Amino acid sequence: MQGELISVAQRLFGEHGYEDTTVDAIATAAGMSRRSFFRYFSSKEELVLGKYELVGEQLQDALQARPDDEPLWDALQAMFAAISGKAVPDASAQTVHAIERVVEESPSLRAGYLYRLDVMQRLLVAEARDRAVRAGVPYAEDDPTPEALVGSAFACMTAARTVAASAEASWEDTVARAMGVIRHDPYRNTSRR
Amino acid sequence: MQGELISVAQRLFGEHGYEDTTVDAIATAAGMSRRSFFRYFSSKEELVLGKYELVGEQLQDALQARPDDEPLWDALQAMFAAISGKAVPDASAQTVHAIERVVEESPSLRAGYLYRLDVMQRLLVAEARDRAVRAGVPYAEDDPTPEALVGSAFACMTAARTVAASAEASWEDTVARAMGVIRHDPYRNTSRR
DNA sequence: GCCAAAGGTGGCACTGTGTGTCACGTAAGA
DNA sequence: TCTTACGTGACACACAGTGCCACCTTTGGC
Repeated sequence: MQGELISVAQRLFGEHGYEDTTVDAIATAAGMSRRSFFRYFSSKEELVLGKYELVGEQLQDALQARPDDEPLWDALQAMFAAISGKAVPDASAQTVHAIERVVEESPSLRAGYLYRLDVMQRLLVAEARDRAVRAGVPYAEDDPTPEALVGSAFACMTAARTVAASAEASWEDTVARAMGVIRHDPYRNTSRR
Repeated sequence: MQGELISVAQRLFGEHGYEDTTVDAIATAAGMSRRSFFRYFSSKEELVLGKYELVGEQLQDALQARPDDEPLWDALQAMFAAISGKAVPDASAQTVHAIERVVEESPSLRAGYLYRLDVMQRLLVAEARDRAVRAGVPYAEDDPTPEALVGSAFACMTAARTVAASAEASWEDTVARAMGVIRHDPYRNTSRR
């Protein structure tokens, strides 16, 4: 039923855009009442972005799977590589692309997407701190390192996703390239090394 | 009048929280109608986050003020250092702190804040690309470098702001420390170098 | 001093999202 | 067969945001 609603909604979003498609229109098109729609999704945004909720846990699992003594940056790169094209767990590449187009189109959806990324990052920062402790580093509350590295890794991943759209390289290579920018040459001016 | 509304609103937000404070309550407390409120602010969110709009332009100016041949990472660090505690242009440190607490409390505000940060970053990515061109680098659309570096710089700045709350060090030093994590040791596991 | 144009304001009606509540029907289980 | 539980539709409601109009005050020309 949820999948039915999603596919109906995606079609309507494609025709009229996200903002101009009312919940009423989606529910009616799917043959149910507005009230029932909200029993399947807590909000219109949730219908589009709900699948991203799972990604956070997957990333956390992927990071936990890396050895504690592996450098954090390497572990984060492996983590991103592990969930192929990242986005949504099941969903086809086409579906993912459709979702991305809708998100790109609407500021409020974009905001919700960024919020979910932010939640993931907080999860992973906590995990990164735990790793450090397990590796024997004394806990320092005012150390910006975990947050800086996790946040930077996400920034590189996002940059990788931007260029991955029109790239023929594999996701692993694309991520490695983006994260390599930081890895090899943080000083770099795009002109000279 | 806008300032009046903001201070009234901040008081109410402190008492009942952002979500549970209706526009009606703010307007009434400020002695005007709901309709008039929306003539001063296009939305309730805008009342809280509106001041951030200016920051993007300030950052762009600050980056443009740096020489084209300066390494991008250095230029970004100088840019962040230039706008002291970052946040809002005028506003006192107390006001900024009050705003941050409210934003932290509400997911929808947090989402709006992240969206505004994202818009700033896009502005700066474009500026970084221009710098590169001015410095004589051939334009490569699929180069993730500008987005990766700008995004990482923002991640470090955010990490700096997190620890800056309880730090006695200057903002410049705190930013330098957070950005130095990337600068010196992207490989770093928080345990060993 | 008088009148007209302009701008700020309140009131009202309306759309759309999201929630609480209740009543109905149907299917599963005793 | 009775009943319990669940999915559903149908309200009513709160709140954000918009469009429209009528009013009033201020400003400026005559």
